[in-house]
Amino acid sequence: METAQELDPRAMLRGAGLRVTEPRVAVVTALAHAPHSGADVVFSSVSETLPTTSRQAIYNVLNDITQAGIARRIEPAGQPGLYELRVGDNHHHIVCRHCGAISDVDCVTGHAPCLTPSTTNGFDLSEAEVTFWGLCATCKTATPPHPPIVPASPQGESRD
Amino acid sequence: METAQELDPRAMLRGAGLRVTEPRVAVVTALAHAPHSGADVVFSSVSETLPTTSRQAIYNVLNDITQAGIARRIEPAGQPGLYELRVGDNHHHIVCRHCGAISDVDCVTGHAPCLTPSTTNGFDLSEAEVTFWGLCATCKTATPPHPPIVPASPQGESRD
DNA sequence: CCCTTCTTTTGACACTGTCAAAACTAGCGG
DNA sequence: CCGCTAGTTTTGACAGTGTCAAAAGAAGGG
Repeated sequence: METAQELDPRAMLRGAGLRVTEPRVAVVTALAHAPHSGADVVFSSVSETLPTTSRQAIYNVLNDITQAGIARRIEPAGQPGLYELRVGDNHHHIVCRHCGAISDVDCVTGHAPCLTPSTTNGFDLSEAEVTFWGLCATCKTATPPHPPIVPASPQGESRD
Repeated sequence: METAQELDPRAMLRGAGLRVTEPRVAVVTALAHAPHSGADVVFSSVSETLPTTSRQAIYNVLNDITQAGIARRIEPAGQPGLYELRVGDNHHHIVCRHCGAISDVDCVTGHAPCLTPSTTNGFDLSEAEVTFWGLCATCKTATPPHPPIVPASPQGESRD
């Protein structure tokens, strides 16, 4: 579900106090069409309509819109930083160990932090980030020959 | 709590079917003394006792012992891969947004996956990885001038 | 329309990690 | 105890992701 603001990249940028430039509009549009994209994918996508856009500009824009709250950056282990426009709602991600596909998952609690650790060790807790790992529908049926994109499980394969 | 096996790097390596070499013993020892260390920190530590050890050897050994189940690799957003010897138990991590300090947190459920998403979108779920974000005791009181190591929150600052 | 400020371009560079081939060695068998 | 063989380490090059800095260019207010 998208609000009217989210449908118009120009309004999103202006509303966040960012100048409206072609590269920024193109990046936001690219993310709207392909969520969970990395800088390289966004660069390729933007290059189709704005061939002169530099790679550095993509990094600048992605950082800017992330700071401005228009985009969110996620960074699953073994993958570069990925961006999505779904911000302000409360969701986590499922990542496929074989192909890297990412799917959004709504959080059942709905507020931060959605979890509370048993001990905080003196930390001032502000947030819990949850990443689910598994196999996507395609890889599950295909039993692909490719090695997993995350060779070593960050949490162990069967003990978490 | 450590078992007798975990106290002896040589026994750990041999028990995992790995050859016992000086670089490997040094890496395991380094991780025992400084958990959540990255390849560069381990390299520096090992270099003190084995100055001829190459950087590549550190990567090899870290990958080997991770594959063998002696170490676990974690990769908080904005940081390089970090390693710890605590495997086989069930724990997550709290990461300080300012200084990057990492603390272990036991999981309350104790088995994998410790969480179940509301929808799996066709994924075959195997595991849930939880990363808590906040401020460590030192940074909390110091209100440090340094910018946070993770400029953009992967989950939003207050909406998760 | 101009000016100021912000944005983009350009090019270099740092960090993390991988690949490949030659030199070396742990550990087994004799 | 010695030598062999498979597994390790060294060496050097290289790839991907991302940052830094300065000059050129564009957005938007007056």
